[in-house]
Amino acid sequence: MAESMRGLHRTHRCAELSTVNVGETVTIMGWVQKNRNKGGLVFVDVRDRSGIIQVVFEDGSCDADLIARAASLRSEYVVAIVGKVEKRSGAVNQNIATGEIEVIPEQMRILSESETPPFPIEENSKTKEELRLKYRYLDLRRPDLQRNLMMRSKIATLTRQFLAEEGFLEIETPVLGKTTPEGARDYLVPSRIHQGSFYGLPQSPQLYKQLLMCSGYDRYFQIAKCFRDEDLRADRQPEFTQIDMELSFVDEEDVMDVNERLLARLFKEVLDIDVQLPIQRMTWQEAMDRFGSDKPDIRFGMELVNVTEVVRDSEFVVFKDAIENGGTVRGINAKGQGGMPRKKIDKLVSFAKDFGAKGLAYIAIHEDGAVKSSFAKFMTEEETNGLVQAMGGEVGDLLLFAADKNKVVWDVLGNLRLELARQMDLLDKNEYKFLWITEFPLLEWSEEQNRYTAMHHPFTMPMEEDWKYIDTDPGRVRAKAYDITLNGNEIGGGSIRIHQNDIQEKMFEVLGFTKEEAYRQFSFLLDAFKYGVPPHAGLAYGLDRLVMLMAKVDSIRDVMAFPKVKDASCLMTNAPSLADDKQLAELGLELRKEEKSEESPEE
RNA sequence: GGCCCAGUGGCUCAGUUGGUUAGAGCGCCGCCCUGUCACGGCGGAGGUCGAGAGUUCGAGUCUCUUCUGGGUCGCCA
Repeated sequence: MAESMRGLHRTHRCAELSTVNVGETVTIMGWVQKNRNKGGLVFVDVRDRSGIIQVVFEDGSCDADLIARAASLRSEYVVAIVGKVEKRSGAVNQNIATGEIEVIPEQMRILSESETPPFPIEENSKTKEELRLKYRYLDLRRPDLQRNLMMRSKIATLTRQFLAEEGFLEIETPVLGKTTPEGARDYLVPSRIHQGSFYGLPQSPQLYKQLLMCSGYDRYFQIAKCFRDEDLRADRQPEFTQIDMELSFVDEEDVMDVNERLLARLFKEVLDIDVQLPIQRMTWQEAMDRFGSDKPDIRFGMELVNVTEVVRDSEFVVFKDAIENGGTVRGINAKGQGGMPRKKIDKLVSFAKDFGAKGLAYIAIHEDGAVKSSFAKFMTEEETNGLVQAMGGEVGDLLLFAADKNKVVWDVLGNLRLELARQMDLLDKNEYKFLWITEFPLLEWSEEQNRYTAMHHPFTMPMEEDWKYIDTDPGRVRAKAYDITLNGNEIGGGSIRIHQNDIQEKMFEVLGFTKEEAYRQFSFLLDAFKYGVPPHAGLAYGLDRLVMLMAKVDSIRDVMAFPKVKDASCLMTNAPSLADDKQLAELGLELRKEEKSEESPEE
């Protein structure tokens, strides 16, 4: 039977107690982690978000009834204990923070009983995620998740403090907004009052924050919920959180500077890691050429080498075709992997094919000096030797080559490089390598839409020196955009924004918008630009990804309280759910017949 | 939408070439135990092997379909 906590006040969290408190009478409240009954001598571990403390029920210090009630405690009962902190008379437990002390109880109340939980509440759970997410409220009791969410809270608090010190204002922007056609699919919310019309949930507060700059707030930030109706991944959820900021009267240097200092503060305060400033910078072109990625992991080398010139005269048809079609041949050197068994190499080949490669050529240099190549018979010995030399190939190395259009070659080798690093165990989660990527292309050709699309977004400022190519060679125009990457993850991105109406209108034109369409979608922004708009720029972090990396976990689900599963549903609440007919009627909505629930009788 | 992986007591897993009554550890229940902390000892309960169909004398095991979850490609300005 649950008892009242009336008259009791918690004085400490369990693991806040230490030898300093010895002799004090304290009141703790928490969950029963473990009950060890030695037969009259009962040890109870009590847990709260701070950790664990041992409570000892012993004949002599406790009456028989109290000991009997302690013996009846089961896992996850919620108890309140008033007792005296003492140094342990028995052995010290080195494994827990409170291992030198224990609480000798004077009274205990059972505040809530518990059924046996469906899985153990313990660190490093091996329980399937499916079950953990169904009982997320129990999963969240586990110490590792509690640590992650506490770290997340600390990061948010430090961010607010830092940005406030830097003169930023925290301003909220609407969640019910206008749906926008560019970019990710929007979540739509039907309007009851305007039947047939829909709000769009924001993919980011982009336009609002630019308008705040127009309004003179000069430095804005927000820890903002964002929504994208796209498929999920380990690092992608349909709703996620950005640390979003925008600044007026600044250039790239100003934005990068304040953000470098923010990151340095976070890593120092949270992980006690000193981030060396300034953070290294690399242009997009260099990143692609050296790493085949616009978010290179620079914790290890294995850089791409362009060997197009070395093999230009080769008769190997794969290389020849690629070069004739305007592509390149590039390779990576997997040091010490020359002895890789054929089966494993075949797996790498099929891995490469997943990223669009038609194949993967390789040269393995065995320990005895023998060179085994998948394409040696199409090459002269000099050509093969030249290739090995160009790659810095030594005994024991495995050289892998891709030949295709640049985009494919980069994608294949960039991903292969990461896969090999995983296999070779080169990725240390305790090492943090930041890198700015700059000078992104402004536009990207979309085969699907048969037009250019904005690589970043349509409000990104082009680089002045490239603007002259906007009509003749739009793909050549670079943008004043920058991403901040960490260990091969994009953790944030931003740009200088267009603040001139003529450039903005030209951008829409290049993107295939008519002036009318542009005004229909973005009239508020284009109109605002008529009334005096400051030069401005900004940046937004994916908070979930940042916390994921700082917490050294592999999924953003482990740093979010209530994440959704792969099909964007919630296993705990069963959202999304069907709307009833009354709700639909109020919204003026009707489902297509074939999509109605299966209970409806067939005609 | 494509590809790959997984699903066996509450949890994590094993289960050989298709062959008797499907096992283990942890947890749970009962009894015992005064310094445990991965407590210990003895005993016990608990399974339509995700679901459906098929092949077979016989299916946890083979085939097909399907459901659930994970990873990934497409997608994600």
